[in-house]
Amino acid sequence: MTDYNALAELLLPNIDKTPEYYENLYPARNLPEGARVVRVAPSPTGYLHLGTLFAGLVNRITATSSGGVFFTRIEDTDKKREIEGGIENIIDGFARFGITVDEGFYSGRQEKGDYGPYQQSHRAEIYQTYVKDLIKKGYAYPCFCTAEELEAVREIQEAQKIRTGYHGKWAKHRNITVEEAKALIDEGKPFVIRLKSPGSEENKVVFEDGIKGKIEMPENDEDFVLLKSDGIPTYHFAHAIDDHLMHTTHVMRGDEWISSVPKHIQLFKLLGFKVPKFAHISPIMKLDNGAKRKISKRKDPEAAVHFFAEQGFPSENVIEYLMTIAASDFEDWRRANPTASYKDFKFNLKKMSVSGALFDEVKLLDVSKNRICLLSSQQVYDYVTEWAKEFDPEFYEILVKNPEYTKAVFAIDRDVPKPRKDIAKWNEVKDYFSYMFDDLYVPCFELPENIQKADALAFLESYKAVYSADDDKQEWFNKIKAIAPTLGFAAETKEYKANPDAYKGSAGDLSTVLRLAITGRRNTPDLCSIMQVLGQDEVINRIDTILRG
RNA sequence: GGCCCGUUGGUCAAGAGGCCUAAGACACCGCCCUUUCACGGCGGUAACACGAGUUCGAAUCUCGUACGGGUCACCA
Repeated sequence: MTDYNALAELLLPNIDKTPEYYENLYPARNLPEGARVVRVAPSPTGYLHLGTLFAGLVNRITATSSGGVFFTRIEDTDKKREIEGGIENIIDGFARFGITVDEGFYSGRQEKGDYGPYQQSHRAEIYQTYVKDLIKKGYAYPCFCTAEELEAVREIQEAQKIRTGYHGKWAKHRNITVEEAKALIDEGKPFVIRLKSPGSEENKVVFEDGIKGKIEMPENDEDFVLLKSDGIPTYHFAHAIDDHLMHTTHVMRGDEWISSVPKHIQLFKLLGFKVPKFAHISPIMKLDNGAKRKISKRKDPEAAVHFFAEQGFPSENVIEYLMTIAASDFEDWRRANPTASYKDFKFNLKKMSVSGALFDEVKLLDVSKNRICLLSSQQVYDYVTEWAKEFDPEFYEILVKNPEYTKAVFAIDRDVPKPRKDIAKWNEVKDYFSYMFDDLYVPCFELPENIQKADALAFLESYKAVYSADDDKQEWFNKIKAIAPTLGFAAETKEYKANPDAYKGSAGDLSTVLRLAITGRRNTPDLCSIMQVLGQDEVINRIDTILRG
């Protein structure tokens, strides 16, 4: 009969606290009925990933909707994969997207809250305390197998076509004695601590997933690793301890975790913890050569959230798009509440898609357009200059040269009851308004086929003589209409349509000529406004340039 | 391969046995409005993966097949 207490002392001699100590240190939260305590637990292995942002958003909105708590926890138990600045990348990324944090890391490396530390590498002693307790109870034991030994076992299992893994009779050190363990330790052999799983493949474990519904799986019988040889826990163990001590009520994470739920449930029960509710979020997918696959950090630029910043998507518009994926009833709500903050939306997990949604940039563009058209010219000015300062310094200089002028440009078709929906992201602005800035304007006078160059030039000549920058819209167009008949064009579109053979075209065609002369484009916002902003001199100047050929 | 999960138009999706002759949004096309460019309005193309079963009745329940996804580490 193994002396488990002796084994525990042998393995973790420096641990003198007990689970009770921590239970008392982190008492239950005082929250109203129905409040959900949720978290996002990223590992600092790279930049902020779209999937992580998505998970963060879903958790944040769940906490907000229920009057609960949202916290961040850094899962840095794998030192090999950790990168410099990894924590800041993710935490500051959340902040940039307006995902506020109630507890845990909230900016750079700053953390707050009563249930910390919120970084797993700083919680080693806590995990070890619980592991020691498990060993004493005979639920955990040391394993001295090397990677090579484990690999050899796996090969045998594969050759025999049986389930691979460290379980049942394959669990070599399951019944190791204190003496055997001591001898191996004295030899300097490294070891891990494994769970002595009481489970059986024959039994079923059933749980209700908040998103996917009822799921039934075989019980875990794998003696998986709790503590790695460096004394740091694996994800599974840290998850159980932390979410218990931090009193998480709902574990909402990527659905790649579904298959390990039996392990987690087993751990919670063995440790005497209340099992939290689980909700597994489907990944955002991407179409690759006709095949759907999870969006990948390595292959897809849009997987890195930085991609959106570079393109000039306002971060809240990316969130807006993510909300449409997260909740199937969000768009309806948005139509009814066009100016409300998405945070006021009542989020319901049941409305989340069970299968993974394809990332749709075209839809993102549309969502973003619909939000940007609601902004004032001042807001657009602030956004665009902020973006350009970082990503297009040359354009930035042009924009700030004369702020009032630039704002007047953005006000065209914007500060009106029915604003134009044209800009979806800030990197489109430069090209879209290039003709409004001397430094960017390139004259171009390619007429449509139905207009003769001689007529166009004759029109410009006449128009130049009567044009005034003070004209209001009606006056402005009346002048075009007045010239039309003198050149054989119809003043009214209807007249032309009724009798197309009698005219060369309509006043509308002449507007196109003018637009071309002034902007070099066939498509622009309201021409009259453009000419007013440009000013009399510049307009005459541009017409002259065309007339001179 | 084992174990899970999924499959409604090109995309996101509504849908919980009769209300489905299957909603809405994006994209696309057409028409209307219009001084241009847009906005907007109206309309259109387009889907229940397949096969059995249960039922008076199935997109909805069951089983099977196919396809897609996830997972099987001292990574999270």
